Amino acid sequence: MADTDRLQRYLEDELGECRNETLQKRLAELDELESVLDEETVSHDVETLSALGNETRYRLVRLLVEADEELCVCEITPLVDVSDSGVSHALSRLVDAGLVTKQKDGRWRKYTATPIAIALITVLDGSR
Amino acid sequence: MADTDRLQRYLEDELGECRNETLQKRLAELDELESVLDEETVSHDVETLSALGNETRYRLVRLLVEADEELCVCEITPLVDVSDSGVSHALSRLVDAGLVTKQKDGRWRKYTATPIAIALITVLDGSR
DNA sequence: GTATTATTTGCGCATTCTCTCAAATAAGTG
DNA sequence: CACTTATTTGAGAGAATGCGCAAATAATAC
Repeated sequence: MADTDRLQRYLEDELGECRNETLQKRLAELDELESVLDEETVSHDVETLSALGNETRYRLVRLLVEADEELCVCEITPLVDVSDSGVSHALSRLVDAGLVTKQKDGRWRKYTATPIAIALITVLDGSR
Repeated sequence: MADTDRLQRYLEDELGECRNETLQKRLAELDELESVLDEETVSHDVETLSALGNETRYRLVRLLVEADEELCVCEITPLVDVSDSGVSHALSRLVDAGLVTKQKDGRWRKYTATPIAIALITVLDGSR
């Protein structure tokens, strides 16, 4: 209820009057905002964003987006400053997040950026 | 050079032949990919993405995007499951990342989602 | 079969992150 | 002025993350 008290004071301040009706209405509006967010969506999006929100993984995705074609692990590794193992860990996480896909070709493994990855990078580029 | 060896073997495998010219050309192409990425861009984007890539901060941004108007801290706090202090830390990080802006209004503080935040959330929504 | 090579996996450690508490700041009220 | 309230800040505990090493797996070659 402490939160409600503060909110009520805020509404009194903002709206100039203090009717309980107003408070209830605003509380309902705010609850409505909250209810749109289901747990599934949140965890999926956070997974996607946090996967991209790391320098190594971001660089890998950018390389794949710019390449505009699949790249072999052996082509990617020389371009970033982490070990083979580090690159593998990173790519694996990106696959889980749906930001890249993996193809097998004999003993080689190739990775490609997904549409979501492309869209996110595009938005970021567009905001500059 | 070990990386180059592996890459050379890959190109031999893929292209069926092993001319040094091909290797040099591919190395140049890959370097070109890498060179597009300047340090400034990388750190800026990673900052943005990692700020959003946390459940608390993601929820705050989503609330502001959905609200489609500024919200007072006192309206936001009841909607997420962290302390006032936690919300403040989170909002502050989001401001630094350029995902929300802050306005003062007497003793109240109000936050608004920025166009970048809206664009990123929109892309994520669109990918479902 | 063994040997070599490409990539992945498990583990551990060092670093970074997130959140809470308590104190500080800032604004408004009396 | 002191007092209350809204929000922020700093510090620290605990959790989560990133990455390298070494071993494992998988594919090819001999």
